[in-house]
Amino acid sequence: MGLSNLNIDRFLSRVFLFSELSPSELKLVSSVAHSKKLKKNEFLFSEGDEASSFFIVAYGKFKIFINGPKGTDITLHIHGEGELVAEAAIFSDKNYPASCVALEDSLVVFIPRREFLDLISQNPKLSLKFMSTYSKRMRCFVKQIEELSSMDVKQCLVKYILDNAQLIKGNSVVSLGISKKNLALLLGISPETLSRTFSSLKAEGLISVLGKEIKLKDKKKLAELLA
Amino acid sequence: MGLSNLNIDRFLSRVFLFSELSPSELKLVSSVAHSKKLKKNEFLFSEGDEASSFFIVAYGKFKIFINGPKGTDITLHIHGEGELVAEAAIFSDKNYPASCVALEDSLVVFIPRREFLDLISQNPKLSLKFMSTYSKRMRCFVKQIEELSSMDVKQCLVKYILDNAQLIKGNSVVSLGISKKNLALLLGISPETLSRTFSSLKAEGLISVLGKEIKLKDKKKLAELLA
DNA sequence: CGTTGCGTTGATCTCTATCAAAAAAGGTGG
DNA sequence: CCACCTTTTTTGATAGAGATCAACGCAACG
Repeated sequence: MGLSNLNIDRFLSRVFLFSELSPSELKLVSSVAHSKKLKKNEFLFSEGDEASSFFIVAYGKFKIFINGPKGTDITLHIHGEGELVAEAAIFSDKNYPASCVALEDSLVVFIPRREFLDLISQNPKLSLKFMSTYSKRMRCFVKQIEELSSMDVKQCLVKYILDNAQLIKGNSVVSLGISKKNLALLLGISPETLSRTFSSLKAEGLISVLGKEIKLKDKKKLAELLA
Repeated sequence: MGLSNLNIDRFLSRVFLFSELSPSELKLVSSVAHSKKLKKNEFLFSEGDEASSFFIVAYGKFKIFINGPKGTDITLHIHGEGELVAEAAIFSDKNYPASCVALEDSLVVFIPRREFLDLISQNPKLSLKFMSTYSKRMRCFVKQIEELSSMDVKQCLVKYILDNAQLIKGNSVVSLGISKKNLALLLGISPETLSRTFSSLKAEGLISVLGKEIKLKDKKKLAELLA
């Protein structure tokens, strides 16, 4: 799907959250939804803004982050195509608890809070579906906590490469999808340490690196690092 | 509330999640709920068990933890009275993703999965309420991630003391509520480091320690450590 | 009493952040 | 295509935080 001419109806019908709605219910959603293009580095919302919508990524990438106490940003998540953004804020919060910025030229669909709440309170199936989606997100956070507290940097990186990077050529070349600087932020480490860790994996003959493309030269040993 | 003779109806009506149910709906919940006493160190469930219920703590404390890769436990959360336990597993998971053990003699109320899902799908208000509760939990996790990645040990400890410990005598003596070993696990540090950190705070004249009881000798300076 | 688990203290070591600077990669305008 | 500027990435040296290993005091408890 390109950056231009998005068919909102068709797009929404393919989003898991809405996949069991009837055509008329879907019409209801799409009638209140609208889309917006964002340039790279443009903000979708900032910490403290009134939480009047949540979002679905149609194209591109968005970074969710908070401003740590010492001025340092902490990246909580990076959302790609098809993912929900800020859906949690809809329920308990008046304001977005984090900021969100486009990492590349992107397109999102806005779902307004009020209309969605109305819809969900009349549609139990939607609410179950929503909670299922939501609890997966929660699980993801728990995993992140687990990783932060128990894995060292090398393990974090290998895990990211094996789980999150997208295959591009053959079955052993992946793309990081994001810049190394942003990857460092996401993993909660410094760019220098990330670079060194790549070097160390290269030295061990497990991978080779070419910009954002990583060639997995020994998947078996890589997987063993996580054990 | 003591360990004996729990009135489930009355207890449930005071739980936030159920606070807007009609008396008849409440009856529905309480008719499928039952309570159970657990001795200290008894397991409520283990990682991988079938997730057939979630729980509400009536009395006592429960630790949620996972077995990290290297046999080391990671404490995700410690639940006290009135809190929901494992409510997330109900929606997306077949099995509990973590283990849960009583830290003291405790009492919990079981809410069976199937019946609760039926109830929620007939009662949209309940589902909104549930999601609100749930997104608060999420927020709590986000806070935990923020703390893990931006605070040092001393700050984590002071934060725990100021936020989570219960006042017992006057307004400047608090109880940790849990053993120092468990506190170390919860904060994700080694018991030795925890001990050293207490010593350091003592040396600075900010607190004094007597077993699980901490006397706050300089609240102002303690609070400043978090800034 | 021994025993068992918890808490404290000391010495050492590993990992990662940080500072500094060079090298590489992208853009931009000519 | 090239010179120039900005941003990203890499490499080196150093310092600090916390983990780990080991030993010891101390309380609860049979």
